[in-house]
Amino acid sequence: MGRSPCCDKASVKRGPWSREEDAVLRNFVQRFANAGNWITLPHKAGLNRCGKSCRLRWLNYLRPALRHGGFTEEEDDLILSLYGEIGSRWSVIAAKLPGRTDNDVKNHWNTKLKKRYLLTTAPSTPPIGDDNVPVRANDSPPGEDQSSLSPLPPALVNLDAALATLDDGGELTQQSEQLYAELMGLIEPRSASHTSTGEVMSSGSSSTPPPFGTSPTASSFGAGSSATWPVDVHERDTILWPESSGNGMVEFDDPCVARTFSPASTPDSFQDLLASSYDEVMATQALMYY
DNA sequence: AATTACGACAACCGCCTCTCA
DNA sequence: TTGAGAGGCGGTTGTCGTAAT
Repeated sequence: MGRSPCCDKASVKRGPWSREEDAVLRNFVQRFANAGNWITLPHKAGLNRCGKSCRLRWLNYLRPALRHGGFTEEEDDLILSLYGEIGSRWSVIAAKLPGRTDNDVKNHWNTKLKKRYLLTTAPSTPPIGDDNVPVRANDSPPGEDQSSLSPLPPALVNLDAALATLDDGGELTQQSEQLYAELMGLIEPRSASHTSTGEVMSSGSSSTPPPFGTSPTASSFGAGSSATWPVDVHERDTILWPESSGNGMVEFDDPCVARTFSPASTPDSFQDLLASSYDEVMATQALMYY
């Protein structure tokens, strides 16, 4: 009895992610935004990881526009205030903090704010627990403001991935390349419109397979019940999925991402893709440092 | 220099909810 | 209506770096 595990824990790798795995996951998610779900992703990407682990890694670490550490006083105050109101609804609290994940907020709370909270809060006023306030993640306002996400140039987001993959020549990358080639023959052009916020406006039938994961979590994007996500596109990445053209063309105004998705510039191999991305990353970086 | 304690955070676990056939 | 599959979420554990002894 009981539910079946999402993966065979004995045969999948666990523990810290390597740069190579990060690179494979990041490029796969960014490339095959709507090609399946998290459970099948590891197989398709050539990653020997649990699908849930892939999802968590992407959401908490690899997603663009994330900020790690360095919580400001304002953020601390907001967390303390919200905790007093709704308790440990980390996803809801994180939704109020642009670029923060629920895991980040939770860790920050456990290591720093918890003590501060206990010192400043009288014992007679315990935090409102889960049973007291029926607040759910989906209760956050739909279409919550995402414009305040601190934008990180996609080129820079891809930098370490490109660097990590370019000099590895590892087996994992080769495997991923092979699977990528297989996948290219498996994916049909989608008919869907993506908004600039990454939301997908499906125009297909309801039988369209769900994309990787659902919304990136209510946590940092307040996507609510938006059933689609996967590529975390912040507003500077204009994504177009023209339904009329029918050629599957995807356009971005970021050169690096555009290269990644545009069939017109389909590289000969996964390595070529990363190499070309790397060139543009370096060029972008050079401009930024001037 | 070696050992211990502690903080920070990444990752895992397992239950719950949602979706869809 | 129901059950299986998949994602969401909060709690917990593991790991690593660093300060203290």
